[in-house]
Amino acid sequence: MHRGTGVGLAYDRGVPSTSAPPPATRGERKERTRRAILDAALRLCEDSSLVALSLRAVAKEVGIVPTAFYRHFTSIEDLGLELVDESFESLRAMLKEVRQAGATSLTEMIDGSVRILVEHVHAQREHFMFIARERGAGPLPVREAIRHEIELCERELAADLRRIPGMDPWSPEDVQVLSNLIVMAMVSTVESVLLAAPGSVAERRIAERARTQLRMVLVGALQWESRD
Amino acid sequence: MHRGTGVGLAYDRGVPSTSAPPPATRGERKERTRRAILDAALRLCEDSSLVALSLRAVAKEVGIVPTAFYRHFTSIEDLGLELVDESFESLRAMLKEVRQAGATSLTEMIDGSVRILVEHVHAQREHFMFIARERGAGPLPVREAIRHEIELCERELAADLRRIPGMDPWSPEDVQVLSNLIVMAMVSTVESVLLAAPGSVAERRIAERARTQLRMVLVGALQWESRD
DNA sequence: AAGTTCAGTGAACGTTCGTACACTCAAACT
DNA sequence: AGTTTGAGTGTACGAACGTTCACTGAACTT
Repeated sequence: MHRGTGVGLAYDRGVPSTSAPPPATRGERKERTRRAILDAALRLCEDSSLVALSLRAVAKEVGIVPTAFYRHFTSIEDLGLELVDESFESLRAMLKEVRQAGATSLTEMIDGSVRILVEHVHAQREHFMFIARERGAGPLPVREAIRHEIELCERELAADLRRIPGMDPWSPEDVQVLSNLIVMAMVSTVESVLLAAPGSVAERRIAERARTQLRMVLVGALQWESRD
Repeated sequence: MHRGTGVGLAYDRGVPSTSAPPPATRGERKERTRRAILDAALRLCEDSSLVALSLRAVAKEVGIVPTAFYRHFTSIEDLGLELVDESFESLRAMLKEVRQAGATSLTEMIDGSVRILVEHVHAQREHFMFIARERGAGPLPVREAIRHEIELCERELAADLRRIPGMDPWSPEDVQVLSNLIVMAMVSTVESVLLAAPGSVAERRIAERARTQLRMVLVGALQWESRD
């Protein structure tokens, strides 16, 4: 029984047109299926890992035949690299938001950053989960892509840190080291938040812990350097 | 062609007895195979992950038939939990060594700790690699076991921190938060060291970075608290 | 010496996997 | 109107998977 268009066909059944517009152009249909594949992979990665994810399982989740997968990606690894790009695109949006928050004090900046971070982990839970998973266990090219992106974040943060009053006397190397520390602390905070139930007390304690740690590092380190 | 004892038989071939003593008792033979399985799994995990590791691949690596695996472990996950125990046993030995180093100053303590850490990552490379991998991507029980062990390390470190002169006025909660920060920084340091070539400049820079970070956190945080 | 135990064997099972191939048929193009 | 294109289909294949089962034979127990 030939049904024609996989994902797309879902829109051809049931109520005629009120629930969702039937995709018109061929490009639209393709993009829709591509998205469905990416979403399905992201969903299936919640409790597995790319390296244990089968092309067939993704296809089944999407509702297409396995071979149709190849129309969009050459392999699971290829799909993974796309998900990395996508995840960090959303993460960059978050960092931009953090920067635009325009805090007047260090405490304000820290509180705002942590708040935005936790919010984004909820909003983009699947993306963060994917990155946290594949960062250490994904296919080598995926791991490298993630490491590269995090390194970029580290450098961007370092540039931001240099603009903080009181950081002027720091050497670029030390700022970079500080940035690395902060990024790693935030990575581990994200991992903790992902484990906690959204809105739970556990989560609030994790956020509070992150704020305290940032204060320890920033306020503390600022004084430490000025002591020398 | 029946060969009898898998791994054990390897010792029955070649030069009679000079290279390795043929295992005598049945318990010895079993233990030897068990070790071989654990080692093989550890080796195969260097570039995969437990969730993508097949019982058959392990058996082949060991040189036994797949079904013989069940004489030692009920599943790959079971094997994984054993590896977690084993890994943290060696890590605990390291922490003990760090504590016994008996440093007189904070700088001395930091330098000694980082040195011992890097040494142990080399000596137990496969174990650390395994933990770093499975920490985020292993089967759920394995992830939980690792998380629990790291939490224990965190608490032990917190107890040690409280003994540092100058930490007396700190609340137990803040010490715990500080400990979490340090442990997470060390976890990420280990991950970096695992990526660097042993003895390379990159590795020395990572060690130097870890020292600087510990100094920032410890010296800095000590002053921060006393300021309030 | 006879009997028991059990780590390791080997064949066989039902699944699932990635991938090759020939196909269809509506949208897009000429 | 006729042709081309290409996303999705259906079948088929060999390989690898976890697990079952009855087995063997050296190490042990009695």
